[in-house]
Amino acid sequence: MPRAGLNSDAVVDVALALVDEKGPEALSLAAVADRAGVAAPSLYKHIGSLADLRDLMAVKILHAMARVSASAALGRSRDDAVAALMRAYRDFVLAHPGWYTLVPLDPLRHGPAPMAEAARDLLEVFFAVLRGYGLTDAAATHATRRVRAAVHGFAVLQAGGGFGLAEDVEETYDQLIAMVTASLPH
Amino acid sequence: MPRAGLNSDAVVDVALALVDEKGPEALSLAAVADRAGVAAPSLYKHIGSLADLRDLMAVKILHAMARVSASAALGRSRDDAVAALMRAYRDFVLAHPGWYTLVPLDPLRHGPAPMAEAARDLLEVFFAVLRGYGLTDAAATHATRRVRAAVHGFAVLQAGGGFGLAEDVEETYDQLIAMVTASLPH
DNA sequence: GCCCGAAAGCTATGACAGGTAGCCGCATCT
DNA sequence: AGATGCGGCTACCTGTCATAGCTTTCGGGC
Repeated sequence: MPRAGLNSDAVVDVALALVDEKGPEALSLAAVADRAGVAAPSLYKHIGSLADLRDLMAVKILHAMARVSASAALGRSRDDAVAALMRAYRDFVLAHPGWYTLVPLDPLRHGPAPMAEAARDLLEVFFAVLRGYGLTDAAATHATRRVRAAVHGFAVLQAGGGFGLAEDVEETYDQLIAMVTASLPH
Repeated sequence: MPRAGLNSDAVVDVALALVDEKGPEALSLAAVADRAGVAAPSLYKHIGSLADLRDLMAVKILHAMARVSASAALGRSRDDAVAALMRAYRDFVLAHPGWYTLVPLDPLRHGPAPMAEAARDLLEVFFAVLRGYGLTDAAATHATRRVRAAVHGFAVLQAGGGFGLAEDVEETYDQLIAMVTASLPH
């Protein structure tokens, strides 16, 4: 039995690929082990539990989202930046719908320190964009929540097939972005 | 062994109460059977499977949401009606966060006929409220999606503890409602 | 008032999940 | 070359959904 040469990070990557392909329901230690070419109990040499694995996956996903969002907003400001951020965020969810469901809704208070850190990175992108409007403190928090609620709601619904009617979904998203930017100072 | 006098509806009610109390993770046939005072396999005399039970629960939940939403909008129009609808919807989610997670995001195409019917009832409330703005056809669909995305996103995030910062969440929701109504014709 | 069938309960069993215990062998470092 | 520890394994536990097949209760027709 040659060694598989696994480590914690590799296990997380295998699990992420699995969820990307077969959806979050298919995430089981047995499936991850199988895909990694290893017996299920062997995974416990690298992760603490299935819940732990989920947390590690969420951290990686949050980092990816922060990276994508930040690079989308980079070099833009105000309405342009908000639109780019909202599109990048939504597109990420659509590209990896399974991943997104693994991210807890309350990553700031939810998990271990790395989770909170990754979530703060993403949150910081939202705050940075809103600073372009002169928003700080409470106003920035309220505005961030508005943006997040809109983009999260839309992305989840679209990814879940929730927009069943025939009208163009992209047109709706353009309108949603306009709705959000109109609520920001001008 | 005296009979428990169960039927499909009673099983669904037991399951709903269970989820309301212990959360959606606690929903298992064993737990439902226990709470109903019956052995687990006996449930199969009333429901087809756990997935079936979930569907039946979702239908009941959608009906309750349609009822609550319709009665909130009743006797109001335009911005008043939208605000009332959004508050009623969000309050329902907060009152029964476990229930809401059982409702599929695509109930119209997802399930058996009763599910689609219940979803249509709820959707119709949104459309009816928007008719007060003279919105029909495509414009009404886009507007409904904007409202739904905003309220769904906010409700899910709030119920999930996603608004961790100190600022008043009710204030944010007021702003979200204003953001939505501002996007409707005036 | 009885009987018989349908409905509703049960026990037993199987397949599969996460998780634990404890053994073994590969690989590296001295 | 040998000792050591890490990464893999098999075997087994509990809890889950689900099925098969038996038994008992209930209610309607005679």
